[in-house]
Amino acid sequence: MVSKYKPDVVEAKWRKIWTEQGADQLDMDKAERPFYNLMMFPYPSAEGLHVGNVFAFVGSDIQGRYHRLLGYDVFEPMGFDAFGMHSENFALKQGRHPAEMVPTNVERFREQQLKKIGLMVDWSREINTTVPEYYRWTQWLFVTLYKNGFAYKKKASVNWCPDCQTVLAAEQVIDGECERCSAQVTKKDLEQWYFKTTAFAKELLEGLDHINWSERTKTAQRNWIGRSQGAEIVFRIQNGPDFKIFTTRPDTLFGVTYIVFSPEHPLLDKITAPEQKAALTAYRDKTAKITEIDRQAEGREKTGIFIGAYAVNPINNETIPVWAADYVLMGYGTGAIMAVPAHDQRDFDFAAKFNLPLRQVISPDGRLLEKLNSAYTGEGTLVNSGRFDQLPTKEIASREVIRYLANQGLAETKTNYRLRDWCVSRQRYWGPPIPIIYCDKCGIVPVPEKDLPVFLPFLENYRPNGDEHGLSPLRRHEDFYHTLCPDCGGAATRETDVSDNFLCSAWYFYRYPSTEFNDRPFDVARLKKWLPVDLYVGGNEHAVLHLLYSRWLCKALHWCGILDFDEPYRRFVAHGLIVSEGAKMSKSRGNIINPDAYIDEFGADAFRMYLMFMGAYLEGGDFREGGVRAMKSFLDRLWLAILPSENGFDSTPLDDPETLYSLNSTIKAMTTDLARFSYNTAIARLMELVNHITKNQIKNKTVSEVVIRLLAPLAPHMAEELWQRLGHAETVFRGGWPIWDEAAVVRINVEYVIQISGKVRARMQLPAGLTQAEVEPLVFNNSSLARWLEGKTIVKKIHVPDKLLNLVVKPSQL
RNA sequence: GCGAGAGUGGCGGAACUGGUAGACGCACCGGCCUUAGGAGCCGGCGGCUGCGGCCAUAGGGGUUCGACUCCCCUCUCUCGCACCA
Repeated sequence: MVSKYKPDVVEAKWRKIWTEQGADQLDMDKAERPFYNLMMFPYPSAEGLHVGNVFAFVGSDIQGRYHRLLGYDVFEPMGFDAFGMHSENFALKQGRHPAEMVPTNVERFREQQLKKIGLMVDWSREINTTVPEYYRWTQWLFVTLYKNGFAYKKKASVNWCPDCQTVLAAEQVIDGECERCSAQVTKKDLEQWYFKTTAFAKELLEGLDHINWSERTKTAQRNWIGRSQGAEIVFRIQNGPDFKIFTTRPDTLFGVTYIVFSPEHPLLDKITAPEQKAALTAYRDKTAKITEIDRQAEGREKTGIFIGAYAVNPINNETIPVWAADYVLMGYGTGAIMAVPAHDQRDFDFAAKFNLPLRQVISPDGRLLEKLNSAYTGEGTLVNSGRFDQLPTKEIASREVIRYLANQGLAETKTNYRLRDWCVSRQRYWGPPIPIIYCDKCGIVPVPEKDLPVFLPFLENYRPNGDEHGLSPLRRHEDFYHTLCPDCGGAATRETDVSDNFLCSAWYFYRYPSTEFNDRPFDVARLKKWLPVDLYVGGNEHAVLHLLYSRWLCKALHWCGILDFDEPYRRFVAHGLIVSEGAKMSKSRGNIINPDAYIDEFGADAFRMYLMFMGAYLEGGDFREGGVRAMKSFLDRLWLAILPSENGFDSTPLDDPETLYSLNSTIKAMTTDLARFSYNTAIARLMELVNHITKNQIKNKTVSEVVIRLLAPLAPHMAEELWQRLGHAETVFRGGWPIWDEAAVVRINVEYVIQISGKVRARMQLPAGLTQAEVEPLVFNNSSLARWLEGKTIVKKIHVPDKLLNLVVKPSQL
């Protein structure tokens, strides 16, 4: 009797062999066909590996293994993104210290979970962002960016999470809430470190046109970068200074009936009439207190105050009132707008509320409307616009208006981006200290490279300060805080903020190929050989976080001459999201899937394959309780079908055309499917082949060896075991991906569909490869068609070779 | 509101450049085997039917010999952005 498939035994055996033989390690310098297969490294939460992580990793690992079968030297590294608020917040909740908790979690992730899912990870190159050997280089990057002018410190209105007690970058505020803890984010005026992400706004946007990325990820980045084309126009305060506004509609300049400044705009201090100063201060206080959520929820209801000043419109010298209102944002454009209520809905709403006049200057038909019920934002020609009347909007009229004013130095075309600079300071403990020293004499002094890393000191109490001035826990550590100036040797103090965790993850993939070098962040030769990353698989939730930051960093380092490429990932594939029984997984629903239990019961291979089978990988899937069991029983059947019987394999040559067809068409189809990440259909095809083999009781060594190699990327442990049992001494991953015989993919007999005027009326088994002239007589001899054709005139015949013949009958006879 | 994607049996989902709609699997229903089975094997499985067929891919139009696929309109859902001038 042939033995049964025992996943626990088989998987443990191969885990051991792979480890002992270093099967997944490779010589980084000797690799001939390097393929860098990257997956997003996890943060080692105490809850353990989530089924979503497994889904992501397995989908990536299949590509790695498939490429290895294709003959590539695949580098598939793994690490731990263990600095940051996700780890620190969890430690706080557990009442533990992150320095103690993180190593424990990492150990468990690696040994108990990651190693059990059959990833071909080279563990000799593991990364942990919290160890000094790593964060030393994170700090080096900070210093390098600073020295090249990409890091600066400024006081500005920042996003503040009152629960995490730290500032956040714009990207980390999701619908007005903190990305980590979902608390409502407020604004604070604080001095913070920023990276100049906006310096590469144009490159970040245009680079998207040249990289092979999931379209939805590119779209998300395009939206976030938010390019808009317009002009800056100079207005003047009556008896006061000039100021600029940004507009995308210069063609509506004659329709301006008032001006709005953002409440935070510094010019307001100079131009506000004395009697309105108190009102302005009150309004500023009110708007500063408002949370982002309230500000958005308030959406419809506009607020603002008249500041008692007037401005002059440069196009017609009209005098118009100046207001301050929080629907104008300081961080975009110039922080001031020209309001055209007739043609902008926001201005229309504001004007309606405060009884400000409208003037229509665009008309779809050249006539003026009696009354506008809402802003007209469509196309038309200019009216009420003096010498510009009758010009068509928007391009032509805008161009003419800009040209006219530009001659007087009062306008210029301008492209604005929505993207903001990246605020990287965090008033927290668990991160790499920002390597900056403040000296009274020398000012801001970056820590010299030889003094790196700036060690994160152990703080027994690492809780955030709860300090409204945004002071960090490290400020409480006097020995850390007080230091000497590296330049003059005088007394100085350290920066006590740590940097955003997203800086750690913005460069980790450069480090993997160079982990053995401790005198440099990455080795130039290794970079040259292995980067940019060939394939990156990950979740789309990082579209405007990690994926944007790491693209920016790559461009900055390229600019500095450190990297000779300016896009980090050749290809990025965004996988889908897993739901459970049709609902989003969440703690409150109690429907979180724990991968461990399934792996223990059915084996990692069955679990891997079920995850890949339950839906389209790029769209996500629905985890159903019974699915893993069904996959296990498929593997049981495959095991029996593939192994020889007691009598061994058949010695007769394989010549059954149906079997040859089935075998070769499966290889061909699976090859296409894997390349397209269409794992569910690849598995379906493998099932069809195995069904065919079982049904026809085929015991053929060639067939078995093909099936095993097709199975290998999906179920690596089982494939290794079967391969060995068939007498191979070497790993199946050196067996090569099977190649199909195109001649065998052609069927000998095909089923023809016979249509009468497009309706299926008969099906016929016919030899493949017939011409229309050969098919027709056979079809007309088919008696079952007679009743459909009797007395009818055929006006047209359409023949699709090997597929169908459509006889079109005169329409009047139908 | 802007941008992207999607809507197919009881369910998850197939269908490449227009050419057999429902592959593969789950659930369910029969049958075999069994003391028993949450095991295994065989078969059935979109709806209606006068058993000739007819109707079915969110809804409505259109192009075509032929449409899940292409075009137009409407509806619904998911995701991203959103008082960004």
